[in-house]
Amino acid sequence: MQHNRTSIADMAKALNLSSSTVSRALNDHTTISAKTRSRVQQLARELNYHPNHLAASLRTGRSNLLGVLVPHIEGTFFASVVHGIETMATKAGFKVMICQSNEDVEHEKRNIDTLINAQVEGILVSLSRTTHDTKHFDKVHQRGIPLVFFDRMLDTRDVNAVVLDDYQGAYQVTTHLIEQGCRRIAHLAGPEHLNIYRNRRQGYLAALRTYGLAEDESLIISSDVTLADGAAGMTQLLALPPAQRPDGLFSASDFALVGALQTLKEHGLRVPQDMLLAGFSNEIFTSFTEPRLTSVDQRCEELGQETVRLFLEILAVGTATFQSRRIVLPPHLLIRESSKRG
Amino acid sequence: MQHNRTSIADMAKALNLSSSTVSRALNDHTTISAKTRSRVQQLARELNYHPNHLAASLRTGRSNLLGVLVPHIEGTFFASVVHGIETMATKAGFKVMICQSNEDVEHEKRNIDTLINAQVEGILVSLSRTTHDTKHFDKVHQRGIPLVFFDRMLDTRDVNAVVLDDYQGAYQVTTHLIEQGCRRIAHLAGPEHLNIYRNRRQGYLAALRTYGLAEDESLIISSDVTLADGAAGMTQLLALPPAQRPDGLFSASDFALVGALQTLKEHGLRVPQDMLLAGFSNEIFTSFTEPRLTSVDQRCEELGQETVRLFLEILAVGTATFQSRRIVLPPHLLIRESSKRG
DNA sequence: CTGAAAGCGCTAACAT
DNA sequence: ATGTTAGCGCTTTCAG
Repeated sequence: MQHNRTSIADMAKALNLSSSTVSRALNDHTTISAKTRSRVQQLARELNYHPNHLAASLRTGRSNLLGVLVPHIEGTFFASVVHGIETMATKAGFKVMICQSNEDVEHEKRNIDTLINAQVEGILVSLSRTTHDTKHFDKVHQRGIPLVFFDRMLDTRDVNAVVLDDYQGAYQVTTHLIEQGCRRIAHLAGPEHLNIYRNRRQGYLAALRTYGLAEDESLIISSDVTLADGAAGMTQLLALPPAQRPDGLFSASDFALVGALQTLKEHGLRVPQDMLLAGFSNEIFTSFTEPRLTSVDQRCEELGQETVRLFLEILAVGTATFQSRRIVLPPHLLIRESSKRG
Repeated sequence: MQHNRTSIADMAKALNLSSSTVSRALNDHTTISAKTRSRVQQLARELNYHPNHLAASLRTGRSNLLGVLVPHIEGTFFASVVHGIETMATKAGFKVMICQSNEDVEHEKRNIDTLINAQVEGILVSLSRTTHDTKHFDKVHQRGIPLVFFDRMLDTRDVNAVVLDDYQGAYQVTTHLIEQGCRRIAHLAGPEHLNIYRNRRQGYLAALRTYGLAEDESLIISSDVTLADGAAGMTQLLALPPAQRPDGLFSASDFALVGALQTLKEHGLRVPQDMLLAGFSNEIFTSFTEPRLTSVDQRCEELGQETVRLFLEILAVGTATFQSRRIVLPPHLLIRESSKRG
């Protein structure tokens, strides 16, 4: 079978016109007569013409490509953010190239190169868990490519970012537990070097201070906050002398919280009667467990949309003159049975 | 700031070489002296040179781009499949462009155009729920672009596809319920026009026949198998006269199954004592509910990897001569508490 | 081993 | 309103 890949030149020849005229007709230029335009567009349809964006991009210097770099797209959070990004980007005429770092800095570095080589007009990134510095993003700056971080970032000056107010979220949820009567609230904390986990921990500590509750190191357990980590954390907490046991738990991740819940049940303890629980992220399954789990919603779609919006602003202004900006979205506390006393 | 975007021509000038030599040196051609090669690569590093893939693609006719079109990437299934695709594609030197149809044919059509225009070298598709015919894929064929369907497809002749053996999965799970003592097994079925749901239904019916159980239309409820649909379906089942009520339920979706479970509990019924439950997809939350839910694992990652592998085969052979193939992966039944009698 | 020259498909000055 | 020409950055004959 002869593969039918019509070019502008082909159509120009067929219609006895010049390439420029055909190009203009296809792009609805005003300076083209209605008759020529319709003739061209008619033929394009007949021949099933598809423009070669590669060629157009090379010529115009505009690829209409937007690079997105996430740790992974499994799980609710990033999948939803990416969905928000995709929606907004498409609306603005951009195609999205998605790369996953698999939580590995080396992967992340390679992905950055891939995106640069693909001539993306902007890069939206959420850092991998193993990223401790961001030197590999310098070349993005050097090339004048708009760079926007979302959710996971390092606290460098002068970066564009869209983040959830993790501090506020943690503060609210901890306050809620205190108001429900908890006096010894444990915390399953995530890796310190990531802003989101550090902020959640700070918010938790701040709420304790506000209510005059003592901070207790034995109640703060750091891990990668997976389901297994949550289970292990709870085991550790239950091993404390009875007087030191927590009466409430705030987990920096819903996954870890489920692990903790399962361990509690295995020990014959009940929620919320024996311990109040609250998590973070509002994963879909927080409504599927028993009891349903209180959590903090991260407004994933909005986060994605705001990230694209910020990118578009930078693109319009130009990286050289754009004043770096950080957008902080307020979180939504969702109270469910796991944290309601009585 | 002057943006530093070095080209091959720039480097050629700097080193007093021709563009061709520089190009060859960068691509490790054998016909280049070791000295020149290292000089070039050295300079490239210093100047932070990044090749323009758009230009290379235009010249070579090879974009190294692979298009992926899924209904959405939220939820475990597609996110995992895409992850599998990404891993395998990257290994083969392809970048992945992901588009979401949002379960809308019109969107799907537009996405196909976008991918063709982007000059992708292949398209991997899982159909939207609202796709009833595949005429819009004809142009993909016409242009000789390898096309592979995965999971959701229509039963047309002569298509390349990688699917899970939904029939077998449904047959196994239904058989399991029967062996656990169920005699009246209900089925929450999905939209008939999609192969996966039709096959699950057929597998269910086949198992009933094998064991001489009568098919009962009142026990088969069709819907879009969302959580809400599952709840509604269970409400409908519980409204049946006691003698006609099911003692087991096989849902074509885990989400619908959770809806059904919640409704059962609201009615004061227990699982597995009052009804056995089993679902499909092995969503992460099937291990988080109480009881944990029996489900059929779809081997998402493998599915993604196989899809890419098939694409690579077609690419190697050429679409013109490639004999269409369908790859069917056997499913894994995961038995959990929700379907264990006693 | 290296260079000269052409061209992938498109668009945008600059003509007319 | 249309045509002419040049060139985006790269690769690849073909010729030395």
